[in-house]
Amino acid sequence: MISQAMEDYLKAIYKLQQTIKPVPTSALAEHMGFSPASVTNMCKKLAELNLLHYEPYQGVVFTEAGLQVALEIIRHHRLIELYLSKALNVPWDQVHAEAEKLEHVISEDLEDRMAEMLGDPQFDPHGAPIPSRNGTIFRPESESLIDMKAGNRFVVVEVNDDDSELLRYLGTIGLYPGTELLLVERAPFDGPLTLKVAGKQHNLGYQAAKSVRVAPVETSQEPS
Amino acid sequence: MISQAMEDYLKAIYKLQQTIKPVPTSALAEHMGFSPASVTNMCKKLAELNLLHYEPYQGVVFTEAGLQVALEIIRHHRLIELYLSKALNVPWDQVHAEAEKLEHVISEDLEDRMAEMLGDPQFDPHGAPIPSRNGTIFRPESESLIDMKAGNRFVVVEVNDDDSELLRYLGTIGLYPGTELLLVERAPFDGPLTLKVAGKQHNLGYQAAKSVRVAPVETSQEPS
DNA sequence: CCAAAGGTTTAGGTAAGTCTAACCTAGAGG
DNA sequence: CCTCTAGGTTAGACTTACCTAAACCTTTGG
Repeated sequence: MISQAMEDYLKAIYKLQQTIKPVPTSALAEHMGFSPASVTNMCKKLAELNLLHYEPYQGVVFTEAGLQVALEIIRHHRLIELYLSKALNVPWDQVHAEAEKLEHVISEDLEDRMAEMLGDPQFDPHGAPIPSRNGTIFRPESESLIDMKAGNRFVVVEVNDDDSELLRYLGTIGLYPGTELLLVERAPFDGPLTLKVAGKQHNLGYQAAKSVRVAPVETSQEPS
Repeated sequence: MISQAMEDYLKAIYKLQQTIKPVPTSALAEHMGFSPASVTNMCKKLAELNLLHYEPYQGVVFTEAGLQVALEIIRHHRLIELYLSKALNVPWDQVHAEAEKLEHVISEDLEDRMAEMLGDPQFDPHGAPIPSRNGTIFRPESESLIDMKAGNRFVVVEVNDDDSELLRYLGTIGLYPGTELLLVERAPFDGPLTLKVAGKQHNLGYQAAKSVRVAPVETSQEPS
């Protein structure tokens, strides 16, 4: 009933609707690399199945059912990523590609077993939150490193999982979720950022910095 | 290049060619539940790809390349079965269905990691041999329980993995690969067989007995 | 109120895998 | 050795699932 292509659309819609609601079909088309016509087509199908509310010229919004399906797939994806990383030592820059394929064929039973084995984890290896079995998800506050001011300390909360080259680089400088960093300085305009991680300085390109989400570190821990 | 459907054909051909060579297209059609026309069609495609030698009206035989592909898929399938069984405690009557889906999407890298984690195992949970990475396979001598005479002792070598109801029953009576049994008696014609397993007697239907492959137990261990 | 940006419709294409129905072939029995 | 039939093949068409290009329609903002 729900094809793999449909699942990919729902995942993309989930991602986009965190920024824009309703999601314009053009944004979807761009994100997925399909023509706008294809996207309109598929959106109508998904609306038929009551997974989306589709208003011509306005874009799409999830129905409750659609949101649940999307979260289920995302749960698959992120649990698989974490499982591969922890149980089979797959490097964190490879788990995304593997999970892309596995998420569509894994059974709920298998997923439950993996979740149990991992102790019902909250986050995947890139810091993205794993939706719970009943479809709730909690995303911690974070901001893109690109918007931060030099001279402050941050913790890495989450990084983009789909650029494996970037992940490999971040790995070499030790920039994982939970890692602390100091934003030393920012070159003007779209220039690179200079970071200090574990005592060593590194440069991070402007584009790369967009993919790193951080939270400010509390330097003093006095409560109010 | 090689689609999932093709992989399924190659698997089926591998199974059948253990009994008949060359494999008649009609046998394949019956085994897979497709029309003879569809099978002829696909066999021609696979021959195009140099995976099969196809002689019209005679049937198909693997090329070396085709055999390697078939063994690779079978290795995927059986390693996955064993992995699910050992690492995630999936019951042995369910692993086949899961493996059917996963075998088509798993990467070589992941497979290697699973194999390593399992210590390069020789057999899957049903006793079927796992082809080695370089495509060699060793199947121990065994005969179907259906052909054995009453009054003798046997070890279970292998059982069919695709009948999950049967597997569940065999599980309840403790009949796994490696288990010893005594064939107490056989009802005439196509009647059930009476077995003694771990001191308890059980009946096994005629059809079920076909799926159980055994080897005779050496009662005396004096060498010649 | 109108233009252009954005979105939709229509019509059409491709690819993979399947089937039906008509036809051919091999080989066994008369 | 010929013929009949079971088995196998061919041709053609269908389905499903997805995609596109190009023409057309709508919305929105100046």
